[in-house]
Amino acid sequence: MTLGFQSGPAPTSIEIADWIRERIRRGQLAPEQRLVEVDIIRKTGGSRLKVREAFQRLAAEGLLDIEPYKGASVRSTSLEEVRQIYRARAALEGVTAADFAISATDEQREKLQQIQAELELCVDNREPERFGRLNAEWHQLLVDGSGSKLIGELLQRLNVPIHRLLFDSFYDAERLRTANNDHRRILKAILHRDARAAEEAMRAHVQAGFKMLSEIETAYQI
Amino acid sequence: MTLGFQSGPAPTSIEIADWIRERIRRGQLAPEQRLVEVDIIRKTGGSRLKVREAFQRLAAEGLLDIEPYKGASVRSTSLEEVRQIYRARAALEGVTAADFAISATDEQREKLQQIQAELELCVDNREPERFGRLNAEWHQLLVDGSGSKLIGELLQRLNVPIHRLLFDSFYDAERLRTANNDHRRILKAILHRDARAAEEAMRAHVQAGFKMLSEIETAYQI
DNA sequence: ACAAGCTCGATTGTCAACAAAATCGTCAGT
DNA sequence: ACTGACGATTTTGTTGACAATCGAGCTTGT
Repeated sequence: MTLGFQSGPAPTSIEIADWIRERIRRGQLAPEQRLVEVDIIRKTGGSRLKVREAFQRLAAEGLLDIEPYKGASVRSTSLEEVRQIYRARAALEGVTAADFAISATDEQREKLQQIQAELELCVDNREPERFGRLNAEWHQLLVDGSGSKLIGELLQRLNVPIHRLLFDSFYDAERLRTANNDHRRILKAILHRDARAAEEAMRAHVQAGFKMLSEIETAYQI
Repeated sequence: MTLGFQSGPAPTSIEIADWIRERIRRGQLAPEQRLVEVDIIRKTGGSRLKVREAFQRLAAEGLLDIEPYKGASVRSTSLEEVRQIYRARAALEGVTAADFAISATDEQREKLQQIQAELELCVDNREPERFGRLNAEWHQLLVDGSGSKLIGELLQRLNVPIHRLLFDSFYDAERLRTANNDHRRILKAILHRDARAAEEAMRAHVQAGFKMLSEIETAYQI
């Protein structure tokens, strides 16, 4: 229970940072929650120095706040910030879709169709968790086929604070259906190698995602 | 000479990171160059711990490489990476221009015209340094008026590795003229509140910047 | 009951000494 | 000369102890 690692080699600051980031992504570390050094040390097996280095890295990523003599705490994201994240995502995922349409390999196109088919099943069978996983795979595949590792990393960063919200939204059946319609439209444009249409469709998809999210969020007062 | 700070309060890790980042931006710290802890300590007045924290932050930003028992060194950016930076910039600056066209205040529009006028003078009078500064101001103003602090920060990060290259390119008179033509076209779209046209023009502008850059770069074998 | 002040444990910040590794120069041996 | 091993120096990594600060709970006086 005490360790997320296999009690073997002492974890590096990067591994510790990954461990914390994953917890934040999953919502196991709530916004405003303080991260006590000793706790992290106990749970990861890292030294104090490494934990502090991990805090620095995560603070640089904008995931943590560090206050003098108060330590690190999970930074909360306002609705306005979520909006800005979605604006950036729309731009970056847009060009990703466009680039994929042009430069993806045939295998990647086929794989995309395959995932799409599985997504359809999830919608019919009401499997939100599976849909969430496949959806992440779908977006990741686009990044891989687009040929920009940098944009992939940027998107991954942008996704951390909204991952949980996104996942929750998949429990709404209507949302799943509209998301899937978007996917179909994007896929179609990609298969036609129509970069412009793919980009436009992807942007609309992301924007729609934010609209849906902001409605949920205001309902839940978060 | 020994300190970049006013010998008063001991600098924080963030201040030290800013100091190093600025040096990298200016090219005073070359790619692959090693950063020796003691040097930074001497030059900034920070403690060893703070310097190491600064290294962690910059490594998280992708600006430094840290190798065990070798310390930190400036990460070099390949031409392919520069391409990806420009692709991301095109996407983000594109939406920035579009958002500015819609939501900027009248003062901001006016200020943009003013800077534009000064830029024109620089082109005529062959003042590359001044052009560079004004150009940065111009882009910053767009970010401010677009209402996305997040995208502004992303762009700032993306700009660090290419800042020097960009600056160099302004010593080419022809480049200045074409860049200025782009600016005029973007400005015109913005004043017409035509977000779509502004975005398209901005994208073309950024892409053109990369094309120019890659020509120079291959010429100089960097 | 309540508020101000205080004390003490918990937590973070800092420093200096020490350990580990890499780097550089030196010096034989060919 | 060149090569390779050796050793001294430099540089980085790690640890532990100590200082500074915060915050919760207690005390005390009204």
